[in-house]
Amino acid sequence: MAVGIQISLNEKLYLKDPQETTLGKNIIKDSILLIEEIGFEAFTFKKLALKMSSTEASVYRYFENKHMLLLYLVCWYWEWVSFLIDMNTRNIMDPKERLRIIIHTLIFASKENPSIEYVNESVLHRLIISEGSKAYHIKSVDQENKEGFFKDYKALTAKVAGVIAEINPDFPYPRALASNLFEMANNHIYFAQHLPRLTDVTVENEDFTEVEEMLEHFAFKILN
Amino acid sequence: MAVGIQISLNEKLYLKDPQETTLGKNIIKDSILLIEEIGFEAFTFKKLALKMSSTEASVYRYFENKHMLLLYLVCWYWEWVSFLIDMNTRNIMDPKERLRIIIHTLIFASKENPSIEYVNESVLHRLIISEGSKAYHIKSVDQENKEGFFKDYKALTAKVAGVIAEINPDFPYPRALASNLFEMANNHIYFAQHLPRLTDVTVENEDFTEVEEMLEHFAFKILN
DNA sequence: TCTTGAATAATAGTAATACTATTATTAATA
DNA sequence: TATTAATAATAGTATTACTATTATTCAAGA
Repeated sequence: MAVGIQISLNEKLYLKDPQETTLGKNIIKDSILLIEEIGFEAFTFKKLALKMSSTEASVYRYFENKHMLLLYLVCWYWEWVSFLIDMNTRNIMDPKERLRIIIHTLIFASKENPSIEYVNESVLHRLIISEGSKAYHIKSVDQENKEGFFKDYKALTAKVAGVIAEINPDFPYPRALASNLFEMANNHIYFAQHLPRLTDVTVENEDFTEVEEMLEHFAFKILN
Repeated sequence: MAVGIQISLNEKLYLKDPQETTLGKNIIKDSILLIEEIGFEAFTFKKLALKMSSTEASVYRYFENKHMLLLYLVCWYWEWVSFLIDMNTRNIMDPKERLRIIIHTLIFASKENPSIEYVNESVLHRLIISEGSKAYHIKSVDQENKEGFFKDYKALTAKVAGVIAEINPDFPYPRALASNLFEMANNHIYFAQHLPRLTDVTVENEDFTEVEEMLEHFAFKILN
C-alpha cells in the first residue's frame, strides 16, 4: 500500500505546493518533527529553517504563516485516515463491521505502513492528538470554513455518519457521533498519557487497544 | 445566589491574587472581553493594558504570561460550574435526575445569574468554548499537572463520574463519559455555530436546547 | 509635620517573533 | 550568449514577550 498514494489538498492552504519540490517536502517532514518536539506555540519558521539549513523567507514562500502550515498538516492527516478507511473497508458489506474497522483505523492509523517517505505518520499522529484542535479553534474559522479548508474533515464525518445511519437509520445524531468518535479517539489517548484522571483507559508503550475498546463500547451502546 | 460566592483557585496560577485589588479585578474583567473579542493568539498584555488604561508591566505583576491568565480563567470557569452543580443538585436524590441537572448546568451555566460583578459569565462561556482546550494542549502539561493546575477539572470529572456510577455501577467508563460530556457540550455548541456539518444540532440566538437534548440522549443511551 | 521605607506603577529597555522588501543567484529559453 | 523567469538569501521592520530600572504613592514612626 506504499505505492501510488496521492494526497491532494485544497490549493488555498499553501502559497506554493510543498509536495512538488525537495524544499517543500523537507518543510513537511521537518515541521512535523519540530512541532512535535517543541510544541506549536514555540514553533517558528526561523527554527524550522535552521533545522533544515534553509532560510525563514524560503519557508514563507510555501506557507503564509505557521497556522496555515498546521492546517495543511491536519488536512493531510484526515485525508490519509480517510484513504485508509476506504482501503480497509473495501469489500466489507456489514455496516457494523465497517464501523468497527473505522474505529480501529482511527486509533491505529499511525501503525499502518508509511505511505509517503517525507511524512512520519507516527509522529504526525502524536502532533494531531496534541495540536490538532488548534487548527479550527481560531477567530478566522468562519472565513476559513468558507474557503473550504475543513472540507476534508467534514467529508470524513459524512462518510462515517453514513455507516452509522446504515446501522441504525433512526439514530438522530449520526454526524455528531462520527465527529465525537474522532475527538474522543484523540482526546482519550491524550488524557491517558497526560491527565489520566479524565479517563478510564490506559495507554502504555503506544498501545491504544483500550481506547479502541472504549470507542466500540460507546458507539454500539448508543446505536442499539 | 449572587451573594457570598468565593471562587478559590490554586495560588500558583498567579503571581499576585487578582481578586484582591481593583487592578486585578479589571485584569479578569477586561481580559475575558478582549480574548473573546480578538482571540487568544492575537491577545497580548500590551493590548489588555491599553484597554484598561494601565501598563503591560502592571499586568505582568499578576500573571506570569498570557497562558497562565487563560488557565486562571479556565479554572475559574470550572470552579463556577462545579459550584452551580452542587447548588442545583442539592436535595436531589435520584441520580438520573442529578445527571440531567448536571447536563443542563453544563450547557446553561452562562444563563445563570451572574455571581461576581467583574466576571461576565456569558462572555466567559463563549471564551471557554472557543479557547478553553488551549489551556491544557501545551508542551508543559505534565509539569502543570504536577503543580495541580487541573485539579478543578479533575474534581468535577470525579463528581460527575460518581453520579454516573450510581446510575449504572457496571458501566466501565464513568470518568471518560463525564469528561466527554464536558467536551461535547462545548464542542457541539462551537460546531453548530461555526462548522455545522460536524454535528446534527442547531444553535440559534444562544439557545442551546438541542445540545442539551443530544447530551441527554447520549448519556442515558450509554448507561442503559 | 516630616522622613523613611514598602508597595505599586510607569518607563525604558532587550531579545525574539512574524513578517516583507530587496538583492543575489540559478535555471530555462530565445 | 543574452535575457528572462524562478528561486533563494539578505537584510530589514513592527510587534511581541518579557525584564530591569526608575518614579510615585502612601502609610507608619520620629
